[in-house]
Amino acid sequence: MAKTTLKSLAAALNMSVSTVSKALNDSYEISESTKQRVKEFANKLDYQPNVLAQSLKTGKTQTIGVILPKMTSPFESQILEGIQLTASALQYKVVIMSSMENEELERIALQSMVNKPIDGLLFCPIHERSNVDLAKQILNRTPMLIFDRTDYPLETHKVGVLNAEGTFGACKHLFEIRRKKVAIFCGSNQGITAKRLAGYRQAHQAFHVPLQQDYVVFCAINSVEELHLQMENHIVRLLALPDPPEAIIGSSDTITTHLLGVLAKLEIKVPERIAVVGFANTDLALSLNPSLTTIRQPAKDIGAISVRKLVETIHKSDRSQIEWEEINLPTSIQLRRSTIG
Amino acid sequence: MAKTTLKSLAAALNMSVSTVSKALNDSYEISESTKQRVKEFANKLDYQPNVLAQSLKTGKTQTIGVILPKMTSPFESQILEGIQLTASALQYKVVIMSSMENEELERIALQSMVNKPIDGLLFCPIHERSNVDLAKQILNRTPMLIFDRTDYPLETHKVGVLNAEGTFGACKHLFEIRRKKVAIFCGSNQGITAKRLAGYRQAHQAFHVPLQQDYVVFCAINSVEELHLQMENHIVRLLALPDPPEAIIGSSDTITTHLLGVLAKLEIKVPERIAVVGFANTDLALSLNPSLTTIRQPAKDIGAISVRKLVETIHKSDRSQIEWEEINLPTSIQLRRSTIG
DNA sequence: TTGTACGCGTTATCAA
DNA sequence: TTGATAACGCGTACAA
Repeated sequence: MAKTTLKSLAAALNMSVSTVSKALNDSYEISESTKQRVKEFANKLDYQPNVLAQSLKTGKTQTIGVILPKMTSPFESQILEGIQLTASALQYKVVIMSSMENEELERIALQSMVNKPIDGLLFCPIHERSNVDLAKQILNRTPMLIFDRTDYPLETHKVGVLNAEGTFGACKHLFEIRRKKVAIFCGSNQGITAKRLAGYRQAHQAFHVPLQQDYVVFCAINSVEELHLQMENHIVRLLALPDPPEAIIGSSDTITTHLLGVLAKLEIKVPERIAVVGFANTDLALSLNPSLTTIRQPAKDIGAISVRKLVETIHKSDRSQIEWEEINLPTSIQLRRSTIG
Repeated sequence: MAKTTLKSLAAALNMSVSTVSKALNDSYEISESTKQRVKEFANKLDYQPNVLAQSLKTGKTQTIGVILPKMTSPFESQILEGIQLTASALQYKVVIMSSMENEELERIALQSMVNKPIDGLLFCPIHERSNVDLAKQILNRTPMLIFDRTDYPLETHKVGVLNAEGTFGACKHLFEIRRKKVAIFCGSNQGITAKRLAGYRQAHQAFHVPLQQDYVVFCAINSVEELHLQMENHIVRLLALPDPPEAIIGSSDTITTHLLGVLAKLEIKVPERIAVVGFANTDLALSLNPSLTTIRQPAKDIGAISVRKLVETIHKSDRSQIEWEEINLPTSIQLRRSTIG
């Protein structure tokens, strides 16, 4: 059977195409009676408008693109879910692309989004200098919003979290339970890490706790094995210090969870010898042994708000007049046994 | 500035639209010299064909839809990543919708996919009877493939895992390390659970280990709190049996991880008192304390193969002649300290 | 080798 | 209140 189109409907109803179109779109120019007749008939034939043709005509696709570094970590996938649910609610489809933390793949993803039928783009860059020129070009053609890694030189809306505040809170908590010697394990050297580190420093200043440079540790996350090895070396080194730390903050999901694994392997008692608190967005934190004190990021909200802001921008006719906002959401801290025994 | 289109190019080059179109598409009818000229000019003006118009014309959108129950679990998000990467490699875009394990949302997602510009659909139903009629309708219009939850009455390609084999292997391992009394904790009562349970039974038969009905436990996963409570009760009950189990198999990601949490809370030594092995697709298994013996599903492969099979189907002109395959991938088992100390 | 003309399925303008 | 017609941007059979 041939597909029912406006044309076939019109033919069958002995009306013109435009009449049918208007009737289905509830135009004020059409009489109630014909509207009724057309709609019923269309329904019976299960008429589905061709979205492609509609978009071609109207210039709107009701689709937003999403580019993010990966989607297998809890944090990222929660963001994605937030994006998806909110977009659905607003009648938008979501096209995703993953850059896999790879600059070249990110370039391809961006390129492929340019000439794709999307009304707007949500972009989480892999770092603050990756593909900036290309992104700027795209911004000229399409509304765009930066999320999570907001340290990106693009004049547009941005949605992320209060990173410094997160580590500040973690330090505060540790200081309060009398753990003044706090190390911090950082991952790849991004803007986010810098901010979390800043929070760590601010807390030390605010609570008059001396800062020890030795306690700030960077690990490269190339492979799980290498990460474990690096961490192991660092921990051994730290514990051999004359003044070993009594607590460690993990500055990212990945760092934190692997940190616990390494500590377990070295049979270092948590929290007796070392308390641990870290950024982590997984329910699994509760099931860890010991259960993990976490700094949780409002991932779903990041996704939801990003979509809303983007759609808002899409609907604004005159984009040159928009005042770009940077929205930073608060983190929250869950106290569990890895710090409070 | 106006967008460059075929028309604007043609005007600027003093050629007809069709010539330009053919030149850009490397038609044999066009001379090398003009091709060159056109392409260079198009490049200079950064011409991007309007995908919408192309699709409208050709009937192909280079887009596949994906509907899955949720995307925040490691297993699902790994599948999604596999889908996305393979689709990208094959020049397909990916539109996602999440049904959130909710039949009504699934219906909406399916509905919205019908009249959307997609060339094919990857579908993971929430259970074996949800929205079957609607799915059948869609299958009539669009190539479709069922993944993961393949127990779904639709005649089409299906891609999943050898579920029975997974639990069979787990039992075998436990039996080999002399743990003959093995309980199994199951989640919601789906086809997959049934198969995993079947593998459990088969293993008992194959290795002549008597089956104890008491050892088969079902938990409802409504909320984390409730799940924990249920599990706690079951574990207490099991340990009070005259013949308490020496090992527990977790039949899903969620079940397994929470199981460990509850055991930790009850201060039951793993693996000394109870060995634990479970389905789990997270690297975190390594960081758990004790590190967790897991049955791992090839999530990325499921995604990749699903896409390939679907695209294959899309390219076949005569879909009535296709022999539908059910592809079931093997699981693998990672031995760690939760069983082997 | 190039150009003309039409159609894909809509919406929108304007005339009837 | 309805209908003819043009356009959106592209591909393609056919004519030149």
